[in-house]
Amino acid sequence: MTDAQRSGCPINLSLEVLGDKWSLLIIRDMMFGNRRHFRELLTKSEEGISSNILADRLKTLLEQGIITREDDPTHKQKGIYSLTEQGIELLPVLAQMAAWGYKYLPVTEELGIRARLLSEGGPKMWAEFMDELRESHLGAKRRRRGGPSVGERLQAAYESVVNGN
Amino acid sequence: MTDAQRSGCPINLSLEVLGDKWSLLIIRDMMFGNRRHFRELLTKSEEGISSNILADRLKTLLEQGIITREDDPTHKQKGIYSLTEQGIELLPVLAQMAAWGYKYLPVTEELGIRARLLSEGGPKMWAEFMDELRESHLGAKRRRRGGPSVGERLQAAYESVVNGN
DNA sequence: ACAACCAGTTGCAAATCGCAATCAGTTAGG
DNA sequence: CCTAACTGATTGCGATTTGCAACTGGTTGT
Repeated sequence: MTDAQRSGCPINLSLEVLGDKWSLLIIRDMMFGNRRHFRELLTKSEEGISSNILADRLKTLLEQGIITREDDPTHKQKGIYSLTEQGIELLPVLAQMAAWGYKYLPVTEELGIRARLLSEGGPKMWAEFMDELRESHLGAKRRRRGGPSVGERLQAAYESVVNGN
Repeated sequence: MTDAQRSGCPINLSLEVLGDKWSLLIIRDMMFGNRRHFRELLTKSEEGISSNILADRLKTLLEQGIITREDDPTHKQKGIYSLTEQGIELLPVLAQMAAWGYKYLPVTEELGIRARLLSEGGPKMWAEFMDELRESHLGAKRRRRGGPSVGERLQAAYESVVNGN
């Protein structure tokens, strides 16, 4: 990992960290799929990342302070990966990217439903979801709201499509 | 350009098109730097893209419908690259990415000022800027507003920082 | 004891990247 | 005209990154 530093432009610096085909997918799976272990990220993703790439990206994301790793008390070899606040704040980036992809690219119905809901929900829903992530990844206390969480609503919508309404 | 199609997820599909270190920088320069010719994109960027990569990315962006190319009437070899509506709608993605980079990465003051203004301006300012881009890239008529345009304001702020207030 | 599971690592071929040199056509100046 | 500078690229080549498969060393459940 050599720090290139091509320029001090915020977009360029972001791309130097996240500008590849896998890093944001890992973040996506941690956010929306609740994948927290190496094996979950490796096998339960749509795209099929290979283990060496996954190991390399997790290392980079750790170094960049986007995720953290702690030992799983139930298994000496397992690690639990969590998003940091910095990582959680990538949600708006992913949400905008998902909205753009949903609008212009050949998205399948099952995998597009989350993007549609998140786009329709707008920044207010994003903020609510980020609060939920702060609870599950940072252990932060969250002001409870009535009804199902954003995460639950997204998951329910996905399953609804898969099971044919 | 093989169409991989790893999955129909909107985030994945977006990354298959834009997930590299240069594509979004080219879009950035077309949006904020008003670069419209090959040579401008090649030489007037902070990061120094090489000509073969630039040619390849422009080709891909053309194929994807994110930009268009037309002949420059003043020079038989020159082409004018323009953003399509699809390309213009990448602005929110870039804006969120810039805001994140501005907050968490070692951004220089000169190159960060645009990100700060755009972040503070929020979606309303983005929409206004996108309307300006529709005018300059698509030839669309725009409802004129009083005062300087968003593009002018961003440029003025940048120069103000460079010249030491 | 043994099979399944865990987080990675290694080896290697293929693809991509980055740099410099080069190309052929176009334009401006003398 | 003639030439020099400029146009959008293309080519060659070494270095890096990727993708795949096999493998490692350790842990857990039966």
